[in-house]
Amino acid sequence: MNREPADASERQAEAVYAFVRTIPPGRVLSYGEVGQAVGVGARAVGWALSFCPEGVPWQRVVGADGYLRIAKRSPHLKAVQKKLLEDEGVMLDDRDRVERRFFLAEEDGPPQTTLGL
DNA sequence: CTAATGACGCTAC
DNA sequence: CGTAGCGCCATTA
Repeated sequence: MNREPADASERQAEAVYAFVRTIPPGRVLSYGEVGQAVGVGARAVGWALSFCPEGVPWQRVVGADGYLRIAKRSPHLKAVQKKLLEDEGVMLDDRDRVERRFFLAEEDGPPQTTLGL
């Protein structure tokens, strides 16, 4: 499970964590976006997040299409991620995928319920 | 070094 | 919308 990365890659993993920590609540990013930001492949991002430490909002990282790619490997974590996202105000459709407007890269911000839900 | 796998991404069918 | 193929970075056999 928890693969311990080589010293060199560990440094990259930290870069991923640092970037993920900058993701504001109610917003999400795709593995590809994060990878492009830190300069690593999308797969490397998922790999790094596979052993991410506490304090890292890994739930804010979803597939480029909005799907929770983790669901395939860990349905349990998928439920956790969905729960955490919804708790931050991110809404998912019936297919358990985050809507495009919740992506940080999208100019159009979140619906801003403002209703306090 | 090559092959296979993984919280990926995109294109093609 | 679904699956399949190739490319991608990093790890492991």
